[in-house]
Amino acid sequence: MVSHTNTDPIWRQIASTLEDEMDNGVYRPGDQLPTESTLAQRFQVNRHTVRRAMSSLQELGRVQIEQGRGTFVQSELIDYPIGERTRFTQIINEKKRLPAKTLLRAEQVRADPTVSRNLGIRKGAPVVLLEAISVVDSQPISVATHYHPAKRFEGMIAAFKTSLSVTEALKACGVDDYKRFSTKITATMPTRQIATHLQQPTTRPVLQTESIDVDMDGRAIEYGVSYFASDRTQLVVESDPLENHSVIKRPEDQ
Amino acid sequence: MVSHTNTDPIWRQIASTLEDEMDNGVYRPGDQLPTESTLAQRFQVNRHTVRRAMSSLQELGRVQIEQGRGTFVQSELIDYPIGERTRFTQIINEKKRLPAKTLLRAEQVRADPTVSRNLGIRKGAPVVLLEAISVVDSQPISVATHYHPAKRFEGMIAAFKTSLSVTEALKACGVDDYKRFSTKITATMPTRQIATHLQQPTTRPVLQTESIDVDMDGRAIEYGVSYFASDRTQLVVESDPLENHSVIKRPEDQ
DNA sequence: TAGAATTTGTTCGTATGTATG
DNA sequence: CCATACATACGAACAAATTCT
Repeated sequence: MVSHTNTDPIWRQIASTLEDEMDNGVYRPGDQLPTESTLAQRFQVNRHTVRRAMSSLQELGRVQIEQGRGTFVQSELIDYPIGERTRFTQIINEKKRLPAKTLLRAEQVRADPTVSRNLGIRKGAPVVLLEAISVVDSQPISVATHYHPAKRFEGMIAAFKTSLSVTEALKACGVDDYKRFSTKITATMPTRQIATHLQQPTTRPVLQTESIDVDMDGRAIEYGVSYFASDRTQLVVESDPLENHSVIKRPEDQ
Repeated sequence: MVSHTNTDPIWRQIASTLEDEMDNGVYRPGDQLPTESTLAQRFQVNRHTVRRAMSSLQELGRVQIEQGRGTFVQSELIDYPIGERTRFTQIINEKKRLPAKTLLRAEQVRADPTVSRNLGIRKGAPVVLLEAISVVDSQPISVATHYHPAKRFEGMIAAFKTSLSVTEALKACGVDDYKRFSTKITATMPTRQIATHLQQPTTRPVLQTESIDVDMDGRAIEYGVSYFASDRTQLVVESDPLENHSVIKRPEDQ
């Protein structure tokens, strides 16, 4: 129960109480919380006080408030590992969840300065552009644009359309294996279009990653820009001692 | 001035002109550009035409457009590498920039469930809490809270107060070397307090990282939660730290 | 705290030039 | 030469977000 003698404001006490209950499984991810009026009755406070608490929980990303529908406990974060072997379908399968992709665009375009720099090809050179939404358990988690040098990956469009997998499409073009060279991560607010694709409000931030994949000879085969729904995704960087020592030279480890 | 006889469309000429001016210091990183109306007057075109140019500059990552506020030159992003050896002072020094820290809190507290789980100690066990702002060239980059098991790191508070460096303070406690075990990355909106510390508006997202550091025997020695100003910082995960790759989408860094 | 002023965002409509078939 | 499609450019009005008084 809330206390008026406590130094904490009442709305904060309510927020903490609800947070505890979410932590302890009273309310589970995806559940609808009781209505504001119900909670107001329970805590013996005005509905405005409950609203203040809810608002703070939303800021913390713990709940999602939807006008006319209700308030819902934020669904659990999906860990998305970033490392040398970053492959969507495989990652999600290993978590025993259901991966899927929705193709948005697949066409050949000319490399703008950014793409040309990251793929190490000349400006205006033809590149294959693939844009797709990554879905886990029917929830969109990211929307990504991939660029591949068209000279080497002319068949990508057809291959991706049939397999809906970058890894498979690359294999069809003769790339048996590849690895992530670098990943740059920033946080931005989504455009309306991206928010729509991710089925999230424009008021929640997204994680933007820019990545470069290379083949085993070190040649760039893909440059990609992805936007992750940060409410549902968490990027994870883990060090793997085995891989580091056997594959990568790290002077500081010697 | 723009030319109607030029083969390039007017909006592209305007974008190029503004890009040149940003490159030449007419507008510096963080500056507010003239309003769309002002630029429309200057170039003697309709506001739509200026907007088309602005939109292209935003796609290139050169400006940030904020409804109701204005358009601002993108400040230079500091690459912050995430890897086995993630050490603030060293990282910034290597970039020939000036690192600094501001201590906010240094005290001994009891481990809450999250801290105890991540440090692998029992709930309520004493831990050393350090909260500090990381500053580069007098601009705040991140605000971080570090937790260390008090049993082993009693001297951390005093050591950190004198050195203002986690690495140095750990060394004073007998840890000669350590490495990053894992880093989890999400994007959130900052609380007012964090926004104040980072000197940024509450409307711009922050990158939140949760990290665990271990000593060379694999025992957890630190659990940390950091908030990075995403407008000034870009987290970078590279598979080969030797190879220095050009920054993506930030032409000014070439 | 309420409202005015400022600035970007959106949606109409209109007109013109260019490439294609 | 014509029809169509598309990109470019201008004008006006209003919506939405922010800042300032």
